[in-house]
Amino acid sequence: MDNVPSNSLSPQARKILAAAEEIFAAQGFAGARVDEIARRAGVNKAMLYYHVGDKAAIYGQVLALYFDELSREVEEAIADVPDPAGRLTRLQEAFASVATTHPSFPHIMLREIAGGAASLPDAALEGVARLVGMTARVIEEGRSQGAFRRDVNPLVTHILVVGSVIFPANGLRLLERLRDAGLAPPNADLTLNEIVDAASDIILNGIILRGETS
Amino acid sequence: MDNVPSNSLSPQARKILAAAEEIFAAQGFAGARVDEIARRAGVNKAMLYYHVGDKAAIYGQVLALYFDELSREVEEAIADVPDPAGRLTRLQEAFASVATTHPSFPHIMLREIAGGAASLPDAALEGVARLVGMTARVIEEGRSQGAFRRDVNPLVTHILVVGSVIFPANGLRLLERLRDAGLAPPNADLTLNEIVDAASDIILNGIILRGETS
DNA sequence: GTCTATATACCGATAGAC
DNA sequence: GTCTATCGGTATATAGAC
Repeated sequence: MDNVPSNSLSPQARKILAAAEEIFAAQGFAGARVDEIARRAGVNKAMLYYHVGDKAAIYGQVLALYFDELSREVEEAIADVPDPAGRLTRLQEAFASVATTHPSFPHIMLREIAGGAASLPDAALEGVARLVGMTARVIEEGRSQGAFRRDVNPLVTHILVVGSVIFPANGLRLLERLRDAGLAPPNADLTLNEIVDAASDIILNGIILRGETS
Repeated sequence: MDNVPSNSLSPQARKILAAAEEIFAAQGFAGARVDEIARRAGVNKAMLYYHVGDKAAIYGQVLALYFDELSREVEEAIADVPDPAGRLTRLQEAFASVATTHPSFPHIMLREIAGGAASLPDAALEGVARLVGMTARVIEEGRSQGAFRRDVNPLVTHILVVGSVIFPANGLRLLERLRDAGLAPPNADLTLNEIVDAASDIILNGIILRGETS
């Protein structure tokens, strides 16, 4: 369970982890089959064990890679943005960006949350804490500068911000099934970005402090 | 896969489904073990198959029961409430109430969403559509009465409202792990109701139309 | 309706040859 | 480093006695 930065990985390991990512997202940890991961990666099963370890080790490495990238992206995104509302928007955009670049991430993360984070490796737990801390800091600054309502809770805001990316990213396929069955509501042909933007707008509108303009 | 209203169930079946509910919530469909369901229900495994069918059939019945109750509760909750903001609040409260009465529901539902609703039975799909329709109607009324912003999308609102119950309900255990590791943010000792109320407040504040009162 | 015993299949992991 | 063959364990589901 060491830190495994992506640049220290062999091409073999990289291929295996990429395959594993998709299988874990589609089937969950319990539902994933090691044989299927090996087959999709185009490597022999024995070689899979040789290069990246057993099922749990593979899972841990996939998650570690996600959180490495996520922290990096978010930190970059909010640097040099002075006003709190802009920072919060950028933070959510960075999150949405990683979710788009790695479509499996929201699925795996939502399954993990649903499972009570029971199989979340410690390294990933620290990644979560780092992200929560970033949101919390933005909220605190916004409150003390008078940009945000003073009664907004940083953790609640983080949950809303992150949830409004992860939740719709997963719900799109449910929405598609509704559409196929002719059961979708009107105005439901939205892309993920449109949903995230709309949700982001509502949340930001809900926490900013107003008194002068409108 | 018939509709199985709860009052037509034998006591045996009821016990088995109650046990299955907890196991599915904790382990997921793939992770759940039929032996464990039988053991927890206190019945023989052969009897389990005799009374409620195989694993997939049990899962479908559990979900069907949830959506029966959910539709009933929500419909009752929003009846006789005239103003849109009140109706939306009551709708979310009813949802939170069912999530509290049946703690396994948010876990199972979130796993289902994470899995792309692939194994969601058709009956449950109709239940989802009914719920989305209820939220959409409340939003539409609020918009046409001038209570809500005219640019809020009904589906996005539904996702936010439902998500802000299901997501925190699942995230509490992740929060607990953060706390145990000393990684939780300040002011993080919140109950589910407090989180849902705070989130609900932000969302409602984000969609109501203002012009006169501050 | 109830239970024991078991068929059947699958899956994670590795031994051992090359 | 690579692959085949397989072990050992476990899971779903049912047959068949009562």
